[in-house]
Amino acid sequence: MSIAEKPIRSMREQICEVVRAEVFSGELTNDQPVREQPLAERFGVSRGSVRDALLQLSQEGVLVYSPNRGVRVSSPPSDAEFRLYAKLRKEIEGHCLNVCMDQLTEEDDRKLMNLLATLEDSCRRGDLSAITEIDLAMHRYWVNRASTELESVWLSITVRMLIAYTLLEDYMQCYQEHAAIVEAIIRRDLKAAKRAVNENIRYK
Amino acid sequence: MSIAEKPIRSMREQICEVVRAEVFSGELTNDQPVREQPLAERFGVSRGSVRDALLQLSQEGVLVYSPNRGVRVSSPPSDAEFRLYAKLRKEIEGHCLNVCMDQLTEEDDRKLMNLLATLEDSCRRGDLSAITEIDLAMHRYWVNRASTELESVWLSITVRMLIAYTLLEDYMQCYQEHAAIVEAIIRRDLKAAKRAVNENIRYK
DNA sequence: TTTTGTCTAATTGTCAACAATTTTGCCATT
DNA sequence: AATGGCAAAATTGTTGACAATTAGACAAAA
Repeated sequence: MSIAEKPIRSMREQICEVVRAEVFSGELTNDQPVREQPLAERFGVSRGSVRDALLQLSQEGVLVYSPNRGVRVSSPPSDAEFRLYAKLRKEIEGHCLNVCMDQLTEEDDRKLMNLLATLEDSCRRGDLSAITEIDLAMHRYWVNRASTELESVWLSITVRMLIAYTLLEDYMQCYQEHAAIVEAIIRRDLKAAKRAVNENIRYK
Repeated sequence: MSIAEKPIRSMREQICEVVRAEVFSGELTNDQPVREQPLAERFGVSRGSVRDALLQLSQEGVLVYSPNRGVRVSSPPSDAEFRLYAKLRKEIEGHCLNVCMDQLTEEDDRKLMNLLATLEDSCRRGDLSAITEIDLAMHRYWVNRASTELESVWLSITVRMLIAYTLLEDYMQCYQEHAAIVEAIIRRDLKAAKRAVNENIRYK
């Protein structure tokens, strides 16, 4: 509730977040077309704003754009590409931990612990949609802390991996892995944090 | 002039290519704002189309977007980030060579040799803008052949490296390196091709 | 001098209407 | 039944106008 707070997201960003979440949660399935008009009515805005959002999601890799034919939900990557994405993510997140580890504050620790608590709750409830969202937000945290430039590259890689994530065998293991990461970060143990992240970003 | 040919690029794509080239050639310098209205008049289109293009270039990393403040030319990455980008590019292009090497045709060979000839000409003339463009097009060729999904990830990484590319000491060395790559590809020598690519994508 | 407030110009954000393109449904022909 | 062609419907692409926001200049107050 501080005065300086200005977390106002643009219309485009809001639409992006909603559609992105719906793709990850499976409400929008593969190859299904995403029309502009229905979305515009749903959000109470004009098609122009929706177009901007859909174009951005296409660049991110969540949607695929065809000229004069609109956008549809992306197909999951092949196994080989999935493995490549995993390798790239490890490189990026490892670099980001290198960069930001020294400049993290106790405020950051608190926020990460809050995210972890929310993740634990979601895992207990088995809410796959929420789990995916928090998972994304946590990894995004240290990437963003290191570089907002890298963040957009990282996001375009990560969303492509998440499209393949319909199944998740063990919810609590997901929580345990993230707990290990956060614990290492709070100890400012770079090596342990990188190891924990590498274990979490694993192949199919 | 075949019947099936449909290389029509959308308005947005055309604007993107022009602005992207102008950023690489240094006509648009770092942190300089890029306004919508002048571009719209220049291309003889409305601001809407220009907005789409600028948004796409922001996602690519060529421009940086600030809400209600428009876009400006991106700043070059730090040395550490540049090295990371180089590593990621090697991983991606190596993977793409793996995938596409077997399915390349003599038609592909011809096109690559054409690109190489154009590159040699540009290097002799010392036309830095053209060199950058052809360089990008050549690497893009084998990435695109392997996966259009990967292409957009690859592009967002590569443009960030190219923003730092104002200086290039030895033009002919650039040509030699690409000649080595193309020669290895035409021989379908995967190992040699990857080695040549890795040497070309080098650190500062 | 520094800060604050206010006005104006420049710029981006949003909208609704229209143009261009693609898809769909129908019907005749083979 | 299968095919081809046409018109209608649905959808995306583009435009110009208007609203909202920001930046810079300038004056007033501390």
